[in-house]
Amino acid sequence: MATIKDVAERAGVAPSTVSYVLSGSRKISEDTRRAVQAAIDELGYHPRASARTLRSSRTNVLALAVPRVPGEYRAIDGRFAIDVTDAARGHGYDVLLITEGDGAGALRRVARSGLADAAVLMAVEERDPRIEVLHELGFPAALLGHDDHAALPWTDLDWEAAVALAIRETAAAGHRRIVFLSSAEHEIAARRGYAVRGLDGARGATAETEAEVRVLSSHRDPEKLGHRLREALAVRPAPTALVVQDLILLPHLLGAVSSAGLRVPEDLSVVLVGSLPDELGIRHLPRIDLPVAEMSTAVARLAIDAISAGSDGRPPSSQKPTAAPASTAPADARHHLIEPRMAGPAIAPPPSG
Amino acid sequence: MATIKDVAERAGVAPSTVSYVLSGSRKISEDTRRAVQAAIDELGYHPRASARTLRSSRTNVLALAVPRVPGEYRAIDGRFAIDVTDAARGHGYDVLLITEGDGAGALRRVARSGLADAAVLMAVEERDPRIEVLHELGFPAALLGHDDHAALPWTDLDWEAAVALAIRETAAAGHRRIVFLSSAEHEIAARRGYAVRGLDGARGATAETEAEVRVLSSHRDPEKLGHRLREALAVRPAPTALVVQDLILLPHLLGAVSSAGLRVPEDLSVVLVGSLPDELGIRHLPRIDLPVAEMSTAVARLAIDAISAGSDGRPPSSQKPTAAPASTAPADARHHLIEPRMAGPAIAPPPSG
DNA sequence: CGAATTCATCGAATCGATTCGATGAACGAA
DNA sequence: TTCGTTCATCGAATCGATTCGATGAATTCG
Repeated sequence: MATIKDVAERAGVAPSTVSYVLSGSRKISEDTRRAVQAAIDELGYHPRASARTLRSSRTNVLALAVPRVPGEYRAIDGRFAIDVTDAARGHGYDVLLITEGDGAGALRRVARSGLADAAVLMAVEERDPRIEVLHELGFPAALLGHDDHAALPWTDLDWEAAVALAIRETAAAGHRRIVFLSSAEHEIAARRGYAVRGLDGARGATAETEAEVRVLSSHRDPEKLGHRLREALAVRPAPTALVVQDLILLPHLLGAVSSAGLRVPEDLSVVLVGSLPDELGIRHLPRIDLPVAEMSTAVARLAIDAISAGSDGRPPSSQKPTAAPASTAPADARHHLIEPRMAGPAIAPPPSG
Repeated sequence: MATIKDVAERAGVAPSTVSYVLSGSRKISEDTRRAVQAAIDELGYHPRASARTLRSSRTNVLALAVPRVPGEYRAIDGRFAIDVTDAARGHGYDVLLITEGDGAGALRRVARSGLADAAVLMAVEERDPRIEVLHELGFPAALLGHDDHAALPWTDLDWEAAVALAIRETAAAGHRRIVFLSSAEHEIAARRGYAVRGLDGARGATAETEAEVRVLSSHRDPEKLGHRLREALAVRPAPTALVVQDLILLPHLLGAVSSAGLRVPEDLSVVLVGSLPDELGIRHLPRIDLPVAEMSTAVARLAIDAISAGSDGRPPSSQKPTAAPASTAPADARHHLIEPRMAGPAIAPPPSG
């Protein structure tokens, strides 16, 4: 492999000159620049990342901490991983994957060995031990999802607004008896952010609409879920719409609906909140997708901003040059609550029976 | 951050001594070792990866090239990414994610900047431009999936055996009229390995069983697929089993079956070949899963072996100490064709009608 | 024409860990 | 006592790129 010295020799200049040509940080005569460029092309030279890093203590790498619930794998996490990587590349960063069960230990290892400049944490939970490590090491990071305590930049879908929007739109389509299938019981018990906020959204929307909204909590056991659902659909007068936040068992759920003799959307409108693997091929239902690309872009940006923010703890003054100086405190640029949007076909009206 | 020099000072020794304590490559007195270890603990010292890499030109990082079909994301790829990363960690390697559309360019960049020691390529296709780059740079690599031309180590499920096994087992369960839904037309036209080999397997199994096997090619368009399927199920006497290799549209497929008035498995046994996201919750069908963990372990191992193999192009003499010397040539240890296995419930017998 | 500037480029130090030969102390043998 | 080993540790060179003065040539100005 060619080094900067080889290039310098071939071009008949000093290594430092080659470096200046590459970085543009000093003026170089056109002749020299051409000679150096030619030598670079002929030798196929590319600077060694390790040497750069050693000198600058910048790796241009982000560590991406993937959540690991043993024996479980959520397809959406893979999507986030890929989208975050794409976004990071857009800023000149590569991504190192952290999948160890002991995420805290792995983060410590990566941070202390200087393998990355910052971390992106996926699916953060309350009292997440990884956050502790980040603080202890003063390692820059950003979170996908949030809990209100973490003093770190984060981005998240506004689940409260998302569920509220789904219910409002369903009511606006004419439905008067709506069932909201929330997150699973164990998620609510664990007070997961999306679960709690989803319920809040349902409550809020219920208060401001004329429709009657029945809240039903989901269950990880397909049998239990099916049972609850059939029961909820059997009440009379029958509900005409089902807003679903727990999508994991959607195929089972649709199966249960269909075996109850109900056609979608003729007899029952089904509206989804959240995301599923494309493979499910469920593109025919009205829904609020999890804006994976948008969130990934935001979190990559936040993590990278956190690097230059460094010890002063605030993001670098990016675009906005002059905000109103003495006005109210500006929204914290480190928190990106993403606004939900409807996707897919329009919500069908209720059966005119 | 503490450096080896800080540790040395605190312990009252030379930096080289600290290094020897860490590596164990020279004998160190017990007293010195303890003093050094104490200094390391107190300072929370961890060697800088970049300095190590610069000296040794070893990164202990694998580059994982994820396939990118624009606008498409297959959940199974994320699983592979995670499992490969786990396997690599087991050997002391981290994983750098490569997701760029221009996979060849990205690999070139990563290889030439010395960010990784080897690459793992997922979902390799014929005449894959990435392979060209690897050869050009002499960069060690291993492949997930294969095409017969690539002169690189690879691992893959034996799709031919997998489909053959599925059909044989279905026949063994008593079915006499079986429909095999192969890969989608466009995949067969592109001569994708799994598609072609699946068909071969179906042909082979057909020849050696008494059952009548009708081969039906799938289609990426759900409508077309549904049409074909209904047609195939409408022939009389009716087929009693459906072996499916194209799982992408499985929910649609099951929908079509159910809307044809057929219950699974009472009226029609459905047997799957390949893998789906867990979210589908389709654990109730007999199937041959893609052995993701096994393949990931194998490919990580192959890639790492390829590093030490280096320029001589052969894997290091790993476990096997003495093979029969003058016997027939041993199976190429660089190719791991993985044997299929049935999973899930037993295949139901055909309806006794 | 000589002094003052500007300009392009060079040389050397630096980042942090590893590794080889050198060094000196301790010990055994003659 | 003296020479030859052995043993533990030290010092210096090295990996490759960056960056800050230093240097000398070219240019400008009085």
